[in-house]
Amino acid sequence: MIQQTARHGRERVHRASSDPTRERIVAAAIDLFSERSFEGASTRELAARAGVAQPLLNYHFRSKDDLWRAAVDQLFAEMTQALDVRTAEVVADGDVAGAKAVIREFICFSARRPQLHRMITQESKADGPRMDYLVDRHVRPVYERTAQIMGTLVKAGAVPDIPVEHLYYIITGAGPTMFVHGPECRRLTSLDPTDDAVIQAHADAVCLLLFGPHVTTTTK
Amino acid sequence: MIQQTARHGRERVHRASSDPTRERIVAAAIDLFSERSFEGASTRELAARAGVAQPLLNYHFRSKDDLWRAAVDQLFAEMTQALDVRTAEVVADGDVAGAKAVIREFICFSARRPQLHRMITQESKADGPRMDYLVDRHVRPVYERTAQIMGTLVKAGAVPDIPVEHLYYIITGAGPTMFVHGPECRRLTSLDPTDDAVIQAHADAVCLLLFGPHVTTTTK
DNA sequence: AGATTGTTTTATCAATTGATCAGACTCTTG
DNA sequence: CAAGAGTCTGATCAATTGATAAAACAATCT
Repeated sequence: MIQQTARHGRERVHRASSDPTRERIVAAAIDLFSERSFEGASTRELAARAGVAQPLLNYHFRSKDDLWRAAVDQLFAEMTQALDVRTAEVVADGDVAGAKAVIREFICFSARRPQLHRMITQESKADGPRMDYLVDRHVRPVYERTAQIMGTLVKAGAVPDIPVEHLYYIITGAGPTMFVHGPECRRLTSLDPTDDAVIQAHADAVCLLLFGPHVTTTTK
Repeated sequence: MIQQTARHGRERVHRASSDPTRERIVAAAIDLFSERSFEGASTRELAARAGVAQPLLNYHFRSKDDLWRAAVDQLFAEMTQALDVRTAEVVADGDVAGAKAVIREFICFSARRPQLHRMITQESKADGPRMDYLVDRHVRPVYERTAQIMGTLVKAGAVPDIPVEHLYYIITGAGPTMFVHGPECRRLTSLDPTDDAVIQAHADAVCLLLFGPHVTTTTK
């Protein structure tokens, strides 16, 4: 029984990751999985959006689930990359200004890539194998680092005294929702959630609520 | 050609709405549609959860879409009923305390019925016939009333000066997200998002951020 | 050139999907 | 009791689903 030459899991880690076709498929998966759900995105539509034939997905990925995981991995890699630079400075603790910057960066990232929060929201509503993967592999580390940052801010008095668990869901809710609901927002309001001015205004608004008016040189 | 006796749209508005079977189907639809997506919930699983045979869904509802709309209608009816009592007093405007109470009630409702926000989030991510129905029929009126209340609060100085569009997405994000992500929250934290103490604590937290520390008898 | 390995497509699979139809089961009403 | 309208179920439909098989295409090396 001759095994077909399907590499399926990147057996050959060539050099770095640069397979343009595979990347186009993952990009299409990110878009489709996030706006339809996992079940709502058919492999044929996935392939059509990537501009390839449908069976090619099963050549590059073991299964539809495998492709979904690749999409999630990609999105979290992007977020980690966007935040790690900032968080590195903060981990030590005490750096309130840095912590603020991280939160602001988080909001801006969620505006640029609402797909990540769309996929998280989809799977966080009910237990299942995909939520296992999402939480165990990706969300919990993010939660723990976020909680640590929140603790720093609360301890420093930079933020109202709210348990970090609630702060986590307040920030992950108040920040990305406008962008996750982008198409709805466009219909409901006159704002364009992809407009940078709107994004900045939203970050300002969330930070104003969290940190209060930005008085830099007022002492009592 | 003899038309089958399927009433499909409640031709016979008997007295009030009290069809136990139909209600059980809608209840099952609310749960399944909200935790899986529209495509992710099969009519067979829907029927199984309602304890009926699958073709019965097409007897009581014209189509799967029709059932979905009935589920959405039901959820919005519940929210309207939960909030209307409060909002009635506020509409006049100026009633800041009343407006606060409405927001608090909104958060508590989203904790009791996270299914509503789960279904909204699912359809707000991309245009389509279901988003048309949701926005045109239900969400826009809610948005407009909410924006009005926000305007009241901002004008009264009870809330930081943030454009109402942003306030809307901050509140609809910060309030329900912990409960929409209920199962995830249970894994991530040690909190039970169905526990009333947790719900109250979350409402407290959101209100603290919005309205500041609750000083009832301090005059400058 | 020919051979080999890796990539992509066309054709097809069984399984599941939403929906329909005809018939069985209730009921009430005559 | 018989009639008939209203409710519900089993059998089945065409269409779509994710996945596989086999063959066509492309590229590199000898």
